[in-house]
Amino acid sequence: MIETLNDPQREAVTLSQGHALILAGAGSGKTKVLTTRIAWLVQNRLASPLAILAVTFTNKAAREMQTRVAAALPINTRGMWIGTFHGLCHRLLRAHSRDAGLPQSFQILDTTDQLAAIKRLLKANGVDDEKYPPRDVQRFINSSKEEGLRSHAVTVDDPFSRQLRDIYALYESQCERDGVVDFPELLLRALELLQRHEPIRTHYQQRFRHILVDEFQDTNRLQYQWLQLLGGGALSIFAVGDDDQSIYAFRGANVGNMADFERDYANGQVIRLEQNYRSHGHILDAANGLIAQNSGRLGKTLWTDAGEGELIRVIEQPTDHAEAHWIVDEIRSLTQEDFGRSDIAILYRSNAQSRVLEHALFSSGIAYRVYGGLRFFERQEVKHALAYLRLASRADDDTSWLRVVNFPARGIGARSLESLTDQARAHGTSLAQAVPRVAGKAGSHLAQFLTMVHQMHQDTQRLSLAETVDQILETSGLRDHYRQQRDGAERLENLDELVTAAKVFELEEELAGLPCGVPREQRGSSAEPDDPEVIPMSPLDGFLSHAALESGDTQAQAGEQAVQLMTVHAAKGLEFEAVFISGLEDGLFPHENSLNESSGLEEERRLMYVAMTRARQRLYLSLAQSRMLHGQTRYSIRSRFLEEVPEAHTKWLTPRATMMGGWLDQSHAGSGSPMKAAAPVGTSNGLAVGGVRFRVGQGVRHPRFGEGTVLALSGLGLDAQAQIHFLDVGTKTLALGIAKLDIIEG
DNA sequence: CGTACGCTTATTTTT
DNA sequence: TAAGCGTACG
Repeated sequence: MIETLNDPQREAVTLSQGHALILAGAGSGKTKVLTTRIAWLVQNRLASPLAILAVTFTNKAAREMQTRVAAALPINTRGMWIGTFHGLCHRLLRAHSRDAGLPQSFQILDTTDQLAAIKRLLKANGVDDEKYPPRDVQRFINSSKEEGLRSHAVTVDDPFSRQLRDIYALYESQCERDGVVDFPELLLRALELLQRHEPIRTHYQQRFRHILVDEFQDTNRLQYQWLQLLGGGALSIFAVGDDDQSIYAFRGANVGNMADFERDYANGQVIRLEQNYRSHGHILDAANGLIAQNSGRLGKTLWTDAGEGELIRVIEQPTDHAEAHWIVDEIRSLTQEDFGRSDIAILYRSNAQSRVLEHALFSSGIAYRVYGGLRFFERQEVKHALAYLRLASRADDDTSWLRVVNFPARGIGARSLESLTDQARAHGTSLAQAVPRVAGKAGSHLAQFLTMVHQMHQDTQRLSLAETVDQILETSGLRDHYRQQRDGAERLENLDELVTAAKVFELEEELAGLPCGVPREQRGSSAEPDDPEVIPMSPLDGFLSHAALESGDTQAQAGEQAVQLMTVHAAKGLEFEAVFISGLEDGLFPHENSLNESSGLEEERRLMYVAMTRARQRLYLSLAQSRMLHGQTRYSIRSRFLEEVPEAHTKWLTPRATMMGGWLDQSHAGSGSPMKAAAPVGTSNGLAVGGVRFRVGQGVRHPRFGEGTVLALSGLGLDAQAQIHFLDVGTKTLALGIAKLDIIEG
């Protein structure tokens, strides 16, 4: 088991105790180290399976770890807590719902549910949603929670933030009443549970002697606090991460946790895993060269003994369409060269770029698969069904109530709901409880609905989970509704799929030997006498939590011999024989929104680093001089990242346009007639407005913003716009007809 | 109650 | 461009 490890890997795996930070570079065997360590600890009786907690970010990673550990150990591994932050916190909250101040059958709000709840709240309280857009409110609430702040703890210094705080407070009480918990709440509640209940805290602190954290660079402050608290009694906290692959700052990840970890656990060791088992030399050295330009790194240089391999190929095409065609042609020859289609990936910075690529792939008949998009449990019809199921479990769940009270339509319109909401507010009850207070025809319709919900609840008591789901699809009228709809066939299939999912869930739970995901040996008499980890949760609640916490695969496509298309973010953790990184243009990658701050640019650079290190043997970097964006043709200069990749590792397949005076020389022999239709008046790469000709790369002066460089041009005539990066004020988009711009000569 | 039209806006995303 | 949202109308 240990023999196949290199020295630093072995050192990491066999640390018997003490905290440690493992800096694990891309492709350095991170997962192997984590799983081998768990197996090693157990096998050498340094830890009981019960003493191990391993935490990841995604269900996929958790599953993989679970499987690999189980494969490495001859014994039952179920006593270990391996899961996502949210999954594990959820488990804690279910086990101690009373102490956590939650109803036994609390439900989980996903991001969309949460937004709906906020919209409802704003409306009910007459908040101006122009001034307080629901999305901003949501961000405020979530980031407050991620800082560990309850509404009362939020500092306010102006009327605006005071109002936000008040909304936050209202939201808290609404959730309380509905018995629902949003994603950040799972973490915050779990933290508070441990903080406030000494016996519970002590129990878990004494239990978990070994804590392992995956993708530590992605943790936020709250997660770090949670780890610190839970790990209060641990022999070892083993945090694995790579600061160079931190690409989620935009959603609250705090790379600083890595440095903090070094400080807070100063006696801990830092081990660097720098041998890369994935990429060939040129690719690796190029990536190293690029990332070296970032400041404040913890420091790490990957190496390989795989040989230098092939040079990185760089391609420049006149348009996004030409770029896509070139890539597709190249893929065709790659497949003749023994590359499997699924060993090839096309990566891009933003989802909008997939269109052109898909179109080109489709018309040449190459099978492809796009990652991302709607996932199973997020589909409208599935969410409707889940809302009914939630009501069957808890009729007081107002969010679910409002979602389906009139879907399918049953004569309960805005008027009826208004009086219901009024009653509920006046008496401080849930909508379900307020039903008897509504008189008249509206009241009887509502009463009918409530009866149906009660009936559904009865059904849950006598039927199995899958039968319940099936039954509810009928009683709710959802099936009928979609049967009548013209294009409802696919939705009906998804509803059937939901029944199947329930069956699978039941089956898996049964295999695991319990109805709710807790190992049997921890339940009933065989467990320690006062084991608090007995989870009182019905199969239905289990299934609903499962649906919320694991929104399902994007689209499990069978017959997987397909080229893989995805964003760079989605590609993290994956690897391919051949990788195309497309759209290497300034403004796109790095993305324009990140250019204002250096931290933004550095994150983009890490993103580029992640993208490059996905490739095993062959890497292509491609760009287009013009591309359709927001319905307008945009002319861009090539990505600064291309300049940052050491030249020794690249080979330009199309003549390299030289940067003359900052703009592109387009005289190269591209394909056919490049800019024919797309080029604006009078020039191949510039825009003429009022007798002044602007070019990408051109230096300009603005009376107020000062000096800057033209990043991109778009539109014609009155629509003509330029995106300009000003030295002092950052990037701005200006209308060329209006802005008083001077060309800086030379 | 459902549809149609017009307006707005436009990274990255897991739980 | 195109999708998503809100309002207005039938």
